[in-house]
Amino acid sequence: MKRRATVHPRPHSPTYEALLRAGRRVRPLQQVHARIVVAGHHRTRSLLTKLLTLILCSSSSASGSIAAYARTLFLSIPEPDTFLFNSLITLAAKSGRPADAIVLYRRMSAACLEPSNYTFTSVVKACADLSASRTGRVVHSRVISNGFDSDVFVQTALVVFYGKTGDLHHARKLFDRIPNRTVVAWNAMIAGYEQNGLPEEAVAIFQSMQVAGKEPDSATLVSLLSACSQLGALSLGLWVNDYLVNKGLELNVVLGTALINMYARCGHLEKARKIFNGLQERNVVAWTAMISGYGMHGHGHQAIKLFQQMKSSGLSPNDVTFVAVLSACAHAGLVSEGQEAFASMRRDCGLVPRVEHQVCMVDMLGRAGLLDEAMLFIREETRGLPGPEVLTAMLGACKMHKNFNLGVEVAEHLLAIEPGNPAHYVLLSNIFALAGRMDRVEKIRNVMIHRHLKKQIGYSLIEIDQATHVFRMGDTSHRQTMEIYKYLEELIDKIKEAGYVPETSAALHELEEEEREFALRFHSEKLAVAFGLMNTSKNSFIRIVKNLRMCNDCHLAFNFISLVSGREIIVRDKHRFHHFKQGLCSCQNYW
DNA sequence: GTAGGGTTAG
Repeated sequence: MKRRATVHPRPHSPTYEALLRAGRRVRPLQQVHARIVVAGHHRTRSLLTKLLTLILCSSSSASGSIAAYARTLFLSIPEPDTFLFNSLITLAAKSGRPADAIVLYRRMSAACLEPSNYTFTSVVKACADLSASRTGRVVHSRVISNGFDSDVFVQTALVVFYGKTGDLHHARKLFDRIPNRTVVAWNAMIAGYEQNGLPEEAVAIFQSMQVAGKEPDSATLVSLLSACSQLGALSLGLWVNDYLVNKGLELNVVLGTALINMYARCGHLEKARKIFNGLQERNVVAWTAMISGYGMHGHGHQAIKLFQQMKSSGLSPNDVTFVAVLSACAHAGLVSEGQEAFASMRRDCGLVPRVEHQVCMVDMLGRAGLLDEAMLFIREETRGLPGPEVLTAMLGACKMHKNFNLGVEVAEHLLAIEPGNPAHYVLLSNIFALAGRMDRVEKIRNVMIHRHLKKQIGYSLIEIDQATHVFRMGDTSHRQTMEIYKYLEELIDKIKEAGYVPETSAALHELEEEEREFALRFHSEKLAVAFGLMNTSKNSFIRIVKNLRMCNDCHLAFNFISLVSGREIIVRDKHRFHHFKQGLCSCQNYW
């Protein structure tokens, strides 16, 4: 057998070995420190550097006396060099103290020490973690001027940085210039897109990665699964699941959670639960993902049951867990359960409710028709200064319960805070349309045109035989267009016979007069369901993903469609799932 | 001593 000389380049000195043996335990480290001093090595930089980093990542590094000791030690090191600073910066960046990393970097520059590629990777990571875009860009220019912009580690760190700060344009530009991309570089780009709500781009990069012949690892798959979750792309998600099984990748808690989330968001709640049950280790994030899954499918009681089980298992819920629980209560109409959970946040877990929790509470009270209670909650919890998110939830409740006066009051408040958000105008005009105030609907539309505010365009996706078909309202681009429209016309006649009466008010605010009838009949989800019914077998589910909320009319129509076709239809809209079966929806018209 | 991953309301 060949000797592998590179493994042991040079034997360490006995004192260095002693340091390594002491590991991260403070007392033994301090004993070695004494040895260092006694042996006259108290000015040997390399030993002191190693000692300092070990002290800093020791289990008691949080204690004040240890911090003071570390500070004295640092000051005792003669003529700090780049290596010392790199060690400290890397340690700070890795152990959740990014601000310290930047301070050290500045001190290093002030001491006229030349930063290296190691310095830059860590400082850039720190900037990414802090979303410090200005500082990061300054560091980037220094990367270039110091000639480290062709180092793949630095490049990857920069891709991460631009991704984290939402500057995908620069992230991509840098990524494209990396000549020999490592898996980590690919992963950084995929994660950048996925975390910024651009799942299609994430999938596209993954496909280029496949073409380039780079083998994905578990981090790649985690980001890819998250992209699938956002898209509702079940077939790709299933492919990822098969892939990791075939590769024999260990199903760790992170990968498992990504799978749970993917299955839940793609409509396969039972499969999500199976993955959850099979996990070796379950942390708060995994439990939260499963609770959230039940919540968005309308299974409030299951969500609460799981929440209780999680607490019994000894884990403390975090604020995200509470968002999931409160949202689950809101979607299932479990008001008292939700109020109890909200109260326990502070009382039992010492968590301060944030805007997200307030939104859930307002949504929960509002949906349940408790509009006065919701207003009272807003007044008390936000001290009269509700954020736009909270008011949006309130406005939604006003629309749901057709409370015209309160709706106008809330909307005026909301538009004063966020005059540039088209969604608010759409919601308000919806309320006016419901109240039959077409003059006001008209006025709002004019304001929107005047301010160049465009409402989001709705679309629906349906996957058939692993191909994704996209439909937009009044879409005529599909090759089966004629058949789809003909089928849909007949379907609507059929459900009318069964008792369906179109609810026109929802469409009024969105469109020009002459488009109305056309639009109502041909909302994107109706086109998608017609296409699905035409092209799938009688005993299979129909799964549709919509980017906006379903309108009342489509919701009503889908109830009837499930009845007359005898098919189960699962729709994921912007906020939750609807399972239509035999004329009823799982949300019990409560969404 | 160097880069990347999962859960969050409306």
